[in-house]
Amino acid sequence: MNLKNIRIKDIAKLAGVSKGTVDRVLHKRGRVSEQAYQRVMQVLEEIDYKPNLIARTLSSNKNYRIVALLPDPSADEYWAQTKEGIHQAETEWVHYNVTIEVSTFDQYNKESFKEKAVSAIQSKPDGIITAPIFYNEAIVFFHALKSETIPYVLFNTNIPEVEPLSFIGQDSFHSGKVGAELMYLGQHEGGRLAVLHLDEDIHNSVHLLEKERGFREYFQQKNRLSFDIRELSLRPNEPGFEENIETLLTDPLLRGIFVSTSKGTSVVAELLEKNGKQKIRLIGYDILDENLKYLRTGTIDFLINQNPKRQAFLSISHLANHLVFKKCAPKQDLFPLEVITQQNLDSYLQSGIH
Amino acid sequence: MNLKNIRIKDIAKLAGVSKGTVDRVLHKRGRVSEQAYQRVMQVLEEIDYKPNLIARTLSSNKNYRIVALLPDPSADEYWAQTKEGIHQAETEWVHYNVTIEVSTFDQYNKESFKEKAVSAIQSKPDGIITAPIFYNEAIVFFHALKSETIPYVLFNTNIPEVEPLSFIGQDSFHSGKVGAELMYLGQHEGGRLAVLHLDEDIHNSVHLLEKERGFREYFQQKNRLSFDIRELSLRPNEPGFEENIETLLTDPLLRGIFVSTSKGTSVVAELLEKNGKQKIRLIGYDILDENLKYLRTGTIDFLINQNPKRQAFLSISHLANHLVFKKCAPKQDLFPLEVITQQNLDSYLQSGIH
DNA sequence: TTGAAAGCGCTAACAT
DNA sequence: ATGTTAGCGCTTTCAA
Repeated sequence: MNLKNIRIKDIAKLAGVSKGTVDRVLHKRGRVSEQAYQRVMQVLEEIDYKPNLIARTLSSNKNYRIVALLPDPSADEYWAQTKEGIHQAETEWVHYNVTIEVSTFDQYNKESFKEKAVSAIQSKPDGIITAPIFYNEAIVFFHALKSETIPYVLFNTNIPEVEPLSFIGQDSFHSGKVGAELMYLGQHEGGRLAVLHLDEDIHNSVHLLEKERGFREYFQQKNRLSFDIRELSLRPNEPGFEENIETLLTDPLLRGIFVSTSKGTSVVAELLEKNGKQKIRLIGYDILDENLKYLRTGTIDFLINQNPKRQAFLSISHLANHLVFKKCAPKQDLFPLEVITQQNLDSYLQSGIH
Repeated sequence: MNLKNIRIKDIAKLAGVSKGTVDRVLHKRGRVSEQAYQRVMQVLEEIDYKPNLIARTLSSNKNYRIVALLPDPSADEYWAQTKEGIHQAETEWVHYNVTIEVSTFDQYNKESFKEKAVSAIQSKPDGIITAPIFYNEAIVFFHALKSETIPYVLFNTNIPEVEPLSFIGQDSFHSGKVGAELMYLGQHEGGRLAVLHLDEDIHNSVHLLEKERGFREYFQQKNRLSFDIRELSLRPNEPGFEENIETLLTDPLLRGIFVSTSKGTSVVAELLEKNGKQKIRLIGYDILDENLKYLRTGTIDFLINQNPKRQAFLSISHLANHLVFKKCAPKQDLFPLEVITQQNLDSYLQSGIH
């Protein structure tokens, strides 16, 4: 109360120059004499100037446009949750003149991604967030963004080498280790375990393989070698898909299944129930309606929550903070690896974005 | 872009009055003729006016003072984390002229609480957040706050009947159920289980008893009656405390211990190690340094994360949003019941407040 | 009861 | 290169 914040006006007075000059120094706009520059800098070093961000945003009256490029959420609950997070972020940032355009592509079609990526760039947004599920195509995209100096934030899938402003999501390797830990819990006699990748395009999805690597690493590290770990990569729409899994289930030594994708988890659960094999431990990903059904019946034992909603929410927040307030975003914002069980599920469902 | 937000100026023009009149109507300040009032209201009903909050805070230039009343954090890691959350919130809200005064009391001394509570009220803050660990004293305090119309937010411990602006924290009953679930995991043969309340003043702490109720409920609901559940309430500073617990440990049927407090968890872990009883399952609360030590050695099997930092952070946020932006806070913000294991621990340590 | 006007702190256009 | 000034949208004071 007694010591009010220092304003540009005050700095100007202290340095014996005008507000305009101080502003030019602060924003490195040039057109300032060496002498004036020094005088202002000296004052700035002595005091701790903190610009009033409220005044700045009101005054500058800039609009920021962010494009969010993600898989079509209309038929996919995981990406629908992502979209929710984006909308929630939008309502918070609308006050700061941040608008968000959601652009969606077909998650099974690389061409569709490329197409939307191109138009995203052409619309010259102030920033982009995206889930780069197609590795090769994404690389090209980010290269273009970099040369246009459009900042981009990645979520869900990390591609460190493209040096995004920020990556938001989980560490897939450790995620796999958590899966393994939950698999081992109270089940120590050994046997066979299966890692299932149920996706269209496994080899383009590094993070699924990372989960598997983490899963295996856990058992190796702990020298729990009485477990034999099999890997199976299947496309859920392929003919013979169900038979393939059912063959796996006939193995009397099979103790557990770790599914690396959220949609795949309930597919396997259904087959377990159909074949009366609920006792085989099943661990998968995410709070999707289908998964919850089987978590509640006990066929799914644990879910690891990737929290797509929060991923999207924070992606927008970090980017908007960067644009509006010039705050530097963290290189990575790695989420906790949340374990969902029958008993704590409801507490997750009722809690908002945190 | 083409359709800019409607300003007070625009409303004034549409209604054929001045900005001042519109403002008086919007804020119900009176001093407006019936005629002018009607004209403004009519315009307001037709359009969707959303005040520019940025302009409002810049203009009104109000200062808000929040008092945070909590147990002394200097010798207690749990409350230290709480304080951290408050500071983090402070840096976010300082832009909106929100200042926070932390007032601490002795968590083992009700008089100390009463004293600090009185001076908090006397300082006439714009709002208060507190962890009401002394039930009876808190009731009196909130009654006084209500009559002074000072809004208050509760965290950590809920007292629904005092009707706070908001409660932030966990549902203790379900928290106990999660504890029970983790206790039962892969340990189905039955035996003896102990619920330990290691606190100074158990009967003033409803939420500890709620945890126990949840814990018991789980086993009853599931008809897992082969478990015999004992309850033990002890003060850690009392003579004979260790002996009491060590007697408990000699029971050959003892399968697990559920500790309802965060500090108590590591105390029990130490005794388990000392007596070579690490195989007894131990479940407790919170990511405190001492607890982590034993989680890493495996003596503590699971921790349930109450997230004191986030509790404090959100308490401030909800209250500040209420004061600054007139946003209505949720009656309750119940946190997810996070399960911490050896493998997901690091992911929790490295992630910030979300 | 009403309107006009100053000002919150900062930005940016405009003279000089 | 520098200082002055007119806003951003809202609040609040003051005169009418």
